[in-house]
Amino acid sequence: MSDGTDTLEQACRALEDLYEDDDPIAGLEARRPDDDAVATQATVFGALANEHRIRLLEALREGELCGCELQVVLEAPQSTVASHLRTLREAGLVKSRKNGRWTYYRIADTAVFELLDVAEAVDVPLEK
Amino acid sequence: MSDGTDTLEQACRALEDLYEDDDPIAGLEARRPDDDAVATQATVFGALANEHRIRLLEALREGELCGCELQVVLEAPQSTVASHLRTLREAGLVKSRKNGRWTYYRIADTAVFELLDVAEAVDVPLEK
DNA sequence: ACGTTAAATCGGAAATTCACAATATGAGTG
DNA sequence: CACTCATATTGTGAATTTCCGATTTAACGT
Repeated sequence: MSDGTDTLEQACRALEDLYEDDDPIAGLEARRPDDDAVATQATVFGALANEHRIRLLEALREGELCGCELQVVLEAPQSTVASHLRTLREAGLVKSRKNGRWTYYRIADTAVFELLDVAEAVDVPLEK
Repeated sequence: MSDGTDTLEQACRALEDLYEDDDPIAGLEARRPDDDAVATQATVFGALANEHRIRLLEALREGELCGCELQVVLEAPQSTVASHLRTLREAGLVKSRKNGRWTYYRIADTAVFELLDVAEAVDVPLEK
C-alpha cells in the first residue's frame, strides 16, 4: 500500500517557490473539511447519481406514490425499482409508509427539490 | 435482453384496483421528466459523488488554487488529483486557468456551494 | 538544445455499483 | 389454512468507477 508521499513532497517543494511564507501548508490544512460532513455529502450525492433514482424523485415531486406506480414510471423490473428505493431511503431522501399491501413513498426533505433544481441548472460543457 | 414487461403488467393491474379511472397510467406519464434534464442532473451528481472531489471543491471555496496545492489538500498522487479535477471540469463544476507551468482551478458556478451546503444538511439515517 | 517541473493522459488491476431473475416476507382474502 | 398480491431481499454476472505508476506534454530556466 503506497501512500504517494514521494509525489506529495514534490508538490510541497513547488509551494515553497510560490510563497516566501515558511509554512505554506498551514493555510491549506484549514481548507480541509470535516470528515463526517464529507461522508454525508458523498452518501447523498451517491444516491442522486443515477438516472433511475432521479426519475423516482421527480415522480414524487407532486406527492406520494406506491411501489407499483413507481414501477410504471421507471418501466423497470420490480426488484430493480425496490433496490433503488432502498438506496434513496438509506440516504435520507425518501420516507416510506405502509398501508396494507402497499408501501407509499414520499420525499423526505424539501432539500431534495433544491438539489434537483440546482443541479438541473448547471451548465455542463458539451462532450468534447 | 429482457425488458421486465411481464412484471410491469402486474404493476399496471394493481393500479386498476386503486383507481376507478380508466387510464391510471396517464397521470403517471406526466410525472416523467425530460431526458436531457435527467442526464444533466446525473452528470452533476455523479461528479459530486466522491469524497476526494468533494474535498477539492471545499478547498476551492475561498478562492482558486493550483494543482500542486490541491495535491497537498488531498494527500493523493498527482495522477489521481488530476483525473478528479478533469471529472469536475467536465461536469461544469470547476474552471481552470493556465499561468506558466501552473494551472489554477476555481469553482465555476456558485451553484456548487448551494449543492454542497444543502447536501451536508440532509439527515442521513444511521447505518442499518 | 537540454534539464527541470507542473500537469495531463494512458493502461490495467482492484473496488464498487448496477441490473435483474429467483426467492422470501408479510398483509389481505376466501 | 391456502392462495394471491405488493414489496423486500438475495445472489451473481456485467458494467462502471477508482486508483495510481508510468509516460507524455508543455512551459520555463540555463
